[in-house]
Order: sequence, then C-alpha cells, then structure tokens
Amino acid sequence: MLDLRLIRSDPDAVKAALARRGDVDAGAVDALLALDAERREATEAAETLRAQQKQDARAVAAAQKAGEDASAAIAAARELAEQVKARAAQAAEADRALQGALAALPNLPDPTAAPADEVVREVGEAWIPDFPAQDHLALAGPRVDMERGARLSGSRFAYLRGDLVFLELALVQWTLRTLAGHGFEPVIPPVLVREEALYGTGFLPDTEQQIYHLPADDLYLAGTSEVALASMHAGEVLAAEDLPLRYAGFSPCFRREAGTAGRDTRGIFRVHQFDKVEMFSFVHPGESQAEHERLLAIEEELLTALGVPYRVVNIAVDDLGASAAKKYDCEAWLPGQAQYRELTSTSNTTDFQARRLNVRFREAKGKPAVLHTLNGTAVAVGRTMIALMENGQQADGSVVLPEVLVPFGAPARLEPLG
RNA sequence: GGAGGGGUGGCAGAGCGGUUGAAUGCGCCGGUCUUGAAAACCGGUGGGCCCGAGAGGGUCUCGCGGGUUCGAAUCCCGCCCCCUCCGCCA
Repeated sequence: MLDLRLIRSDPDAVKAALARRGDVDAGAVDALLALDAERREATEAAETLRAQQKQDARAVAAAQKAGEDASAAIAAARELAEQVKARAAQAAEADRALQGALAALPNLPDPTAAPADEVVREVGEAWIPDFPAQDHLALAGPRVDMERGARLSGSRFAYLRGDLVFLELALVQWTLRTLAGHGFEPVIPPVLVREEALYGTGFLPDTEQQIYHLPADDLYLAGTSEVALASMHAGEVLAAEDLPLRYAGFSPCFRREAGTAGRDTRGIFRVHQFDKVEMFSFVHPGESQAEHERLLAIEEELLTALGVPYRVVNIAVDDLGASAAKKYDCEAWLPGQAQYRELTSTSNTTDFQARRLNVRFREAKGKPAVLHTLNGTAVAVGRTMIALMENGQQADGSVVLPEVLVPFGAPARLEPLG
C-alpha cells in the first residue's frame, strides 16, 4: 500500500515511478485522487452532521434530567439521525472505493531497480564437466521418487528419500545456525494462514492463482514463510531501539504453479511443495537499502560456503512483484542444465507491506511511523540440493557434497544409485 | 465436537443506556523538594481519519463488523481471540 499523503502531495512523482513498472494503468493515480476528494467531502459532511447529532442527544438528556418534555427534541433528532446515517454510509462507501484503489497499486520502484534484468556480478565458474554431465534427477536416482510422488499427489510432487533427507536436514540446520550468527531469530511459523496475511504481504490481490486455498476452513497454504514472518508484528508499534528485528523462518512452501504446465517438469526444480529457510527483517525506514544489501551479502555468503557458482541479477523493474521496490536474484550455475537458474531472491518491500499490515515503530518521543520490511531466501532446500548435486558431480556419477554440511549430519558424498 | 466463562487505555481494573475517551491504582514523561537518589507532592501521558499555515477544532476507536436507540463501552446479531471442564488426538 502506498502512502496516500505522498500521492496527494506529489502525484506526478508517483505516476512517474509507477510508469517505470509498466503494469499500472496511466489514469489510476488520477482516479484515486478523485476518490480521495470524494471521500473527504463525504466524510466532512457526515462528521458535521454527527457533531450536531451528539449535541442534540446531550440536549435531550439535559431536558429529561430537568424533568422537561423532550418529545419535540427527540422527534427532531430522529430526523437528523436519518441524515447522519445516509451521509455516513456515503462516506463509508467512498472510503471503501478509495481503499480498493489504493490496494490495487503496486509499490513504487527504487530508483536503482534495473530497467531490464542486469547481471551485477558472477562468482565462481560456470563450468561444464569434461565428462557427460548429468542433471540432478539422474544423479539422485531413486532418492528423488517422482513416480510415486505423482501417484500419491499428482504431478510436481516428490518423495525425497535416503541420503537426501539427511542432506536436507543438515542444510537447514547449518543455515539456521549461520543466520543465528547474523542476528536472525529462528522461527517455525504456521503455514496455513488467513486471507489478511496474504493481503498484508501483497500476495493478494495479485497472485491468487498461485495459492492453495482450503475453503472448508477458509485458510490458505502459504507459498513462503515471508507471509507468516511479516505478519508477526502486524498491528504493533515497535520501539525504535528494538530495530532491526531479524527472523529466519523455516517452513514448507506450497505453490500451485498454475500456468507453468510443461515447464521444468523434470525432477524437483519446480514442485508444489518444498522447504525453505527465509530471512525477514523489520528495519528503520532509513536502513532498508543497507539491509537489502546485507541480505544479499548473506545469500552470497551461503552460496559461496556451499561452493555453488552463481550470479547476482538486479531484477527488471517491470518484473517485480507488487510489494517489491527492488529485487535481487541469485542464480546458481547448474551444469546439468548448462544454465543459471534462480535459487534465491531478496526484496526490499519498503513500507508497502508494513503499511498494509500496520507495523509501526516509535522513536523515544515521536509519533508512531510505518517501518520498512525486507525478505530474502536463505536456502530454498530443493533447488539448493539440485545445485549441490549438479556442481558436485563426478565422472563416476557420484556427488561430492560440501564439507561444511558434514558436521550437521550430511553425507560427505552421494554414491550413484541405479 | 459438547458445556460454560471472558475480551475496557502501556499494565491491572471499575463502569453495564445519558455530557464516559472512559473512575482508581501502577507504569511512563515533566516539575517541586534533595548534595544526589528514593519517598512525597503537582502537572502531563493512546491511536486513526477530516478541517486548519498554526494554535486549535471535529469525528471514529472500550476484540472486529453490523443492528436497535434521540443517545451504546453498556442492549441485540455475526465473526475473531483467550480461559475452564468433558470428548477426541500427534
């Protein structure tokens, strides 16, 4: 949600910023300002009448207390009450329309968000094995069981088996420990969430077709723990000295992948359910750009420690989700596919989610003000295991895994299995 | 799933149809006193929206949303949440 005051005070700047995204109707801002004017007019009219009504009610009370006949005053007040009701309904309707228009606008892009996808840097070598490269599914063998997964739950569901399970758990444990060292409190959040949480994080209205819904309980399966982490402080006013607040959420993630039929159908690259460790920060508005770079640096630190070659992409402004002002993706090099593929992503959502979720902070003596939130993937477990397998592959079909994970219970290598 | 109780300001806790945005206590902020601190005393102390340059004014807000009424924290309806007991259960 954008700041209505900003839209009022500098509509041209807002229009120009939104125009960069390319997906916003040119007249949307003017339409919104018209609704705003309408709402203010209706509100003022309703409140003036309401003030009169309260005064009259007090007069009735005073008259009755004095033992006088108040029936004439009550009759007059009854008529006024009708007017108040009508005007208040009008004001409420205008406000609803305004809120709807406001909720439909995406965040303003950061000036440094790229006009087109821009590779910021490449780290590590985009290598090709000097033996026939295998992809993760071939390397995993029966440890990734797509057939049985599909039989159980349909396409894009998999059983993870054997060694791969220990690898996953080690990866998660190692990541959470590393993040704890960076000041992130580990969190295992609910994955079933109410609609408000999705609205508050900007996934609704925007990506409804990607979200699983359980109508019997009117709950949604979150596609990322970002939803739950962002909502953790909804409605709260945090003390400025408690910022930044950093959380590392570990949870399964659920995505319908509507509209991706036929894409990435091999293996576990794109599945309906995967586990992920997500970073989430609540920061002072002046700190969000620095925090964004910080989250990116942590993502790179993790990839580097795992020995995965990657490149950083400043994502094109017209490709940002509704809530992001700027986004970096880290794309890992996958020798099995001979291409870079998205592994992690970090977004500065500035005040967009915080305003929707009503998360504020207060300086020692100041008024509450909206803070900024950011999110970033620490480890998307499935895709990270893909990168580890494909980059660790040997000529004999075995896989050498990162040593850093071994103390956390990961196997040192995966032997070729059928 | 069944039966009951409850959600009031930062916290505790009154009010249960009439000038109550809300007693009282605690906390917090400022002041007096003090060498300093404590105690005591005095004053102040939520948030949103609208108008206004500001001072200030108006309005909404007693879990959330509706309704009844001239008037609702108080009455009615729906929803959310918390607690107790029973049942079921990882």
